[in-house]
Amino acid sequence: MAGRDRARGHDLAALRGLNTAVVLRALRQESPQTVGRLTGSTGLSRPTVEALVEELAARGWIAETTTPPAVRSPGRPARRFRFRAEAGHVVGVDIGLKKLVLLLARLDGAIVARHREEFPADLTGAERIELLRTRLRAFLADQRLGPHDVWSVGIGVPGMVDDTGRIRSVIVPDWTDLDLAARLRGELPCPVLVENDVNLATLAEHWQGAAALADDVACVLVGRRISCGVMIGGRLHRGRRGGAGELGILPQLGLNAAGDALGWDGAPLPGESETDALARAVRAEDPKALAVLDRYLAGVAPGIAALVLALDPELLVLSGALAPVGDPLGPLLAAHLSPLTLHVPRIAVSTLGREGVALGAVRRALDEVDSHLLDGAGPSRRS
Amino acid sequence: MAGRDRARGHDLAALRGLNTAVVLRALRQESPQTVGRLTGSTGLSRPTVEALVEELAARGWIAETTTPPAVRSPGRPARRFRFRAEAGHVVGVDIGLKKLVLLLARLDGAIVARHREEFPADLTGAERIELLRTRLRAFLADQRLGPHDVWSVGIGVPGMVDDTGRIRSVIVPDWTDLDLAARLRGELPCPVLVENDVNLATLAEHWQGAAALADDVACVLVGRRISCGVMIGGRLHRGRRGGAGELGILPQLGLNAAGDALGWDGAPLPGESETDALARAVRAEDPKALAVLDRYLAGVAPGIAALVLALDPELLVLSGALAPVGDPLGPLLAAHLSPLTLHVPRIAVSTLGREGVALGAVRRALDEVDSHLLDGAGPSRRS
DNA sequence: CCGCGATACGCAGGACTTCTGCGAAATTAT
DNA sequence: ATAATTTCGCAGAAGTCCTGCGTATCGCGG
Repeated sequence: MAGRDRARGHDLAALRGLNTAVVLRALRQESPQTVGRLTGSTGLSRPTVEALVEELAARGWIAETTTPPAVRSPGRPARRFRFRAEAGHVVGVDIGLKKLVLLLARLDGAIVARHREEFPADLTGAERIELLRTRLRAFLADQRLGPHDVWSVGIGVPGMVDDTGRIRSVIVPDWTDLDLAARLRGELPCPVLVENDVNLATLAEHWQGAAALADDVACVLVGRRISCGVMIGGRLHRGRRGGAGELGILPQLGLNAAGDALGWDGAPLPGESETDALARAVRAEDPKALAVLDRYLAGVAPGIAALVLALDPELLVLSGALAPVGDPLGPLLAAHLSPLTLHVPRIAVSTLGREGVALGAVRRALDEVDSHLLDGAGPSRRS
Repeated sequence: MAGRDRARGHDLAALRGLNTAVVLRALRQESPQTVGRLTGSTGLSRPTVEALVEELAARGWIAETTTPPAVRSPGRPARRFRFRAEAGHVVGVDIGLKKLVLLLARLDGAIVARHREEFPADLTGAERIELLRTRLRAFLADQRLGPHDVWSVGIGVPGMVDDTGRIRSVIVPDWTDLDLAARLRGELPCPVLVENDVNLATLAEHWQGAAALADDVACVLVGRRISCGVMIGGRLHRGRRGGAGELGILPQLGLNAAGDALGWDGAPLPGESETDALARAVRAEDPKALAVLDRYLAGVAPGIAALVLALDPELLVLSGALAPVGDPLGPLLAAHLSPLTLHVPRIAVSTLGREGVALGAVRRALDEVDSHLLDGAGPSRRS
C-alpha cells in the first residue's frame, strides 16, 4: 500500500481465468446449478458459461449430476453441474496442552471425520509432535486417504505465532521458537499453516458461528486464562508478532488475576473441570455459583473494556471454558462493561463447543486452498 | 464476506476499463512517462498502451508534454504523457475547537494553497458552520476555482464520527448528532467526507509521514487529551461507531488523568500553549521539564500499552501537541512501555506539524476521487 | 554534409474471448 | 399424437490484445 506496488495489465487469458474462477465460486456456493442459473448469477452469456463449465468439468473441478431434479418442469431438462467437493480434502488440527482434535473436511467444508483425545499435560515437545504425526497418519489411513488427497492442513496451537508460522510463546513446553509446519512437511506434501488457537476460534465463529454476519469481531476466550482474537473487515488481524489481543499481560487490567481467583469449589463430576462444574451450577441457577461468575466477570471487565475501546467491534463473541454457561453470560458481562465503555457492543456466546478451534483450522486450510484455486492443473478424477 | 456477495463475470469492455485504469494509475504514480516505459510497467503491449493513452488524452485525464526530456538519447524521441494533476482539485479541512485549516490540493496531492486561522473557542455550533462556509468560499474564490473544480472535500473534526458521517461526540458545542456533510452540500456539489481528526492524522502519517512504510499503525495524539487512530492492513479502522482507539475513557488506564496532571509552569512565550512551552523546555534540555514529561509519559503508558497489546502494531506514531519534543519522545515512552507489553513496537514521532489533520483530510478526499476514477466522462479540458 | 545505428511510431494481420441470434432437441402437458 | 416450453449447440459478428514489419526521427561519426 505504500505506493511501490505497480498494477499490471490484463490480457484475454487473464479475463478467461477470472471468469472461470467466477463460475467455479458460484458453483461452490450453490450446487447443483443449471447453466441458465449460472448465467443469471454471473452475468455472463450462456455460450460463455457453457464453455467454462465444459472446461471446469474436464479439469475435474465440477461434474454433471445424473440425479433428476427435485421439481419437474416442462421443457428440455437442463444439465446440472455441481462442485466436486470430494475432489480434495483439508485437515483441521487443534493441539493444546492436553488435548488433540482432528477434523477432516471436504472442499465445501463438510466435516467427514473427527478424532478427539486427551493426553497427559507433561509430554515433552518432541513427544507431542510425534503424537500428532502418528495420529494424523492413522486418521488419514482410516479414511483411505493418501498424502496427495490432502490439499492443506491448518493447525491451532496455544500462544503467539508469528507471521512465518513460528511459535513465539512459552505455553507448551519445548515448543518456543518451533516451526511446527516444517516438522510436518515430511509427513504431507501440502501447505501446513500454524496459527494461534484463539485466532482460529474467531475464524470459526465468523464462518459458522455467532459472528456469521459481522465483519469486525473480537472473540474472547473466557476461562482460567484470557486471550482474544481480532477480526477486522472480515479478515483476521494477527499483529506484527502475532500478538494482537494479548491483553492478559497488562496488570492494570487484572485479566489473569481474575482467572486465578475464580475459586469455585462446588463438587465436580468425574472428569469435569472446575470451569465445567461452575457452568453447570450456573445453569442450575445456583445463587452462589452465579455470584462467583459475576465476581469473575467484574474482574475481567476492564480488560475486555480496553479491547472494546481500542477496536469498537461490531460484535463480541464469548468462547472458551465458560461458554457452556450460555445466554446469561452476555447480560452479566454487559452490566460490568457498561460503565467502562462508550458503547457496549452486541455480545454473543459461542455455540461451537469444543471443536471451535479445529473448525477454524479447517477454515484456515480452506482459505489457503481458495487462494490458490485454479492455479494448478486441477484435481484428479479418481473418486 | 458472509458469502452472500456473488461475484459477477467480466466482459471485454470491463477488461478494457481495467487496463485503462491501470495505465492511468501508472501515469499518476510517475509523470511524465513514455509509451515504452508504460509498456514495461503495465505488462501490456505497445499498441494497446498507445490506444489507451490516446483515449485517456481525449478524455482529458492525461496530456502530452512538449518540453524536451532531461537526458537526450539517440533515436526518434518518444512521446511523453503526464497525468493532468491540474484537471481537478480537492480540499482538506481541519476544524477544531478554536482553529481552522484549509488545504487545496491537486489530483496528485500537491498542495497549491493553504489557510490557517484561530477563532474564539466559545463560538456556537451554527457560527462555526457559518465560519467554515464563508472561509471555504473565499478560499476557493482566491484561487479562481468554481464549485465544479473541486471534486471532493475531506473534513476532520474532533471526536467520534459514525459511518454515516454523523458526529457522535460532545466535544464541539452544539455539534452532537450533526451531519456536517449535509450542511455543506449546498455549498459544493461534490462528495463531502467528515472524519475523526485523529483518524485523518493517521492517514496523513501513512501517506507522507512517519508511517509511510508500515501498514499496521497506531497513531497516538499525545497532549492534554489522548486519542488514537488505528490503521490495519493499510486501511483505516473506524470501528462500529467510529470509536476505535478511544481508550481515554477507561479510568484504569489513567490516560486523561495524566493529561490533567501535566503541570508544567515554565514561563510561556506570548501566544504559546502549555504543551508548546514544555516541548521547548525539553528541547533546551531543562531537567525539570524532562522530569515533567517523563512523569506524564509514565502516566499514559498503561493506556498505550493496552492499545499495543490489543493491536500489536508494526509502528506507533506519536503526534499532537507534544510532538515538537521530537526524537527523545520515543525512547522515553519505550522505557515505560517495556515492562507492560510483550514487545515494544517501533516508535516514531510525527513531523507533519500542525497541518497533519488537514493533510489527512486531503488524502481522504483523494481516496474518494480514486474510488470513482474513470467513472464519469472525464475532466473538462479548460486548463 | 551525409550515412549509419538506434529508438519510437503506426499499421496490418492473426488469435482469442465474449455476445447475439436462430434452429434443433428433449421433455411435460393436453 | 400434438402443442408448448425450455434448453442445447452452432454460426456469425464485434471487440480486445498480441506479434511483426516497414517507416520516421534523432544522435554520432566520417
